[in-house]
Amino acid sequence: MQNRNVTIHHIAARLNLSASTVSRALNDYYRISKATRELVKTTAAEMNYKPNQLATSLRKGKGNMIGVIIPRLDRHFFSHAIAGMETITSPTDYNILICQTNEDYESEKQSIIALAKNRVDGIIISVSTGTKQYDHIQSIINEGIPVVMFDRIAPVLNVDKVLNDNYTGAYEVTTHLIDQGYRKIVHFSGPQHLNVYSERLAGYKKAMSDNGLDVNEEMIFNDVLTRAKGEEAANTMVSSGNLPDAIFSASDFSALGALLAFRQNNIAVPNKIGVAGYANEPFTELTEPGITSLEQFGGEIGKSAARLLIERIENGAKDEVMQTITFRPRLIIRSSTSKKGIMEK
Amino acid sequence: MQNRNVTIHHIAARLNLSASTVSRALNDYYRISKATRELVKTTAAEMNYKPNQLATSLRKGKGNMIGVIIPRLDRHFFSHAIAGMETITSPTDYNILICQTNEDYESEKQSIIALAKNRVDGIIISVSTGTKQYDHIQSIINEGIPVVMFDRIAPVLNVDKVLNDNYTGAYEVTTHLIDQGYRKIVHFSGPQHLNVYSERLAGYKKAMSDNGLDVNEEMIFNDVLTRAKGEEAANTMVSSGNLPDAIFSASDFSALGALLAFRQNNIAVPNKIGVAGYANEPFTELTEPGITSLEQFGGEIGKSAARLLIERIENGAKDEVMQTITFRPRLIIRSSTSKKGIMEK
DNA sequence: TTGTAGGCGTTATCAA
DNA sequence: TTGATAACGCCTACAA
Repeated sequence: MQNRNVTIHHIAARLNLSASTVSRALNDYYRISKATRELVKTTAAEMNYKPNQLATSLRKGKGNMIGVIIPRLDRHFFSHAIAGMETITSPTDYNILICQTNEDYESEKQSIIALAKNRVDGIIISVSTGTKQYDHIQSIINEGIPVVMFDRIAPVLNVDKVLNDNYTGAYEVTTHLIDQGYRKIVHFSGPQHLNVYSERLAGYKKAMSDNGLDVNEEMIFNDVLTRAKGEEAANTMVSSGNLPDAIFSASDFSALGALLAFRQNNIAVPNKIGVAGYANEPFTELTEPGITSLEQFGGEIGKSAARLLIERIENGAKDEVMQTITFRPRLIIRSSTSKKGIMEK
Repeated sequence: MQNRNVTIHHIAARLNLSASTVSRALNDYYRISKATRELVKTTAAEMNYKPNQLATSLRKGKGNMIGVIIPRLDRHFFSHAIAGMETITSPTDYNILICQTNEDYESEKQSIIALAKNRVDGIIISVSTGTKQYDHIQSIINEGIPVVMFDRIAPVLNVDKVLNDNYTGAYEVTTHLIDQGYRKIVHFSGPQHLNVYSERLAGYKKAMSDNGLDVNEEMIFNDVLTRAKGEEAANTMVSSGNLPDAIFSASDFSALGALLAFRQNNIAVPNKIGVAGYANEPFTELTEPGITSLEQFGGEIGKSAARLLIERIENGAKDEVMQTITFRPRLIIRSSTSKKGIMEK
């Protein structure tokens, strides 16, 4: 254990220079003799000097830190979004501070406070299921901290946004189901205060009505997003003897649950019933049959969010006009809906 | 946009107090009048004061920040490890700064430097595949920053460690394969400089020799960890006509690749050939047949790592004796190895 | 080209 | 119980 704290003063003392000269040399300040600069730099390296980012940030009023708040790390979409953000930030001086809320509002609120205390330069957020009000987010916006929302957003907030086109995705998959000959198609949905679920529901309804198919309330299952809930819902259908032609689930997990339940009850997918999910979780490709789903390009969305935020941080809110970037998901057709025998290759 | 920067001085001015009194009131310093304390606190809340963590950290020489460096976020084991760490830190004042290396040594080095600059109080790390030397880690240890390694560790470093018992896990699954009647069992392995792969290889070899079975070099496949590599290896076996009885892969992904390749070639798993993986990725349960694997309890390992680190941060390195905590993985037997018909329930 | 001085927001020490 | 002062490490006018 040698030197937890080498400062510019130590370097200055060693070289009989002032701390400011050292600082300038290290930061390639424009008027400094080449000799001094090199001397300082090699000495700093020798002494294993590491600038104290805390002090720099305090002094500059800017920490080169971006806070990211997401519901869960272990989701295909979110983990790829983070990877995307990192590809943007890693060539820069920005670091990313990740907070996971586990879908809990209180945790989300605490994360925001923690990020604010740490004086992050900006925040990228996708809200949790438990979040039904946005005061905590509005509050940091009011403090002048740039915010970019992605995927699960709050329409009322005036911030930059990066979205998935859930409406179109849902419309496409529903249309696909209809094309395959399914008529009575039910929908597994989630909390309607989250845009992603209300938009998917709307896209589903529109596709149905555009094709002259009725949708009644009994065809819409709320809060069926997990594997367990999907299984439960499917089992209920089976035991009631009232099977629909197909299920379009807003979640791959509940689609999986339903698929497994049908398999256990010897109900053939896709021939007897079709099953489609959303988000293209890795497992959708591996089940038997594979589950039709929508790929959301998390990586691209993460990149866009990071770019927007950095732009906003560096150019200030000069430009009060906020942007919304929307990505169109891609329908991935697999066997679980291929009644006509159009199989995935 | 109101007040990006309310400081204790603003509060002090408003109340005709000194900044130190405000500071003491906010921090529940023991000798302060109840009246002032309450007054200060309500005023601070009114003014939407948020302590500047940067300043506090600089002053205290401690940032309440823990750095976590992992190869990838999108792995079952690592995402659960992080969730485990968060359950430990979230009731405390510690925040977690996550860095993903994407298995790249340079990125790992940069992450460590960034964390050091940000004066994290300690670092939890699992090294990347690309890491073959540990100077960068030794260097921060030398600076007195507590380090805890987990899963993929460097045996030479004198730090606290939290491990998976890869040797026993590999021994158990190999023994299981032998019990099922498989004799010629090959092994898909990874870079031997990573403890996890060399230990799994060792456990495999020991189980084989304990059962009087030979292992020659041709039975050990190096660098077969991805789905693509697994498929490739399996296809080579098929086309050469030289099939083993079973494959024990150190990675679920290459096990998956092999499984799919066999399926495509109409080679029956588990009857013609058995397949087992490692890490119990979610998909192992969902393939047809399900893939036998080893669950590693990432959550518990993350918790232990976080506990050890916080302990070390707060009690200093007073106690120079380092701990190693080892978790025994659990063998999850699924259909891909159940030749005898002992199916998963 | 380099040095001096002051301050970023906080807390700890000393004095009142 | 409270206030004045200095310092954490760095950067940046201003001065030399």
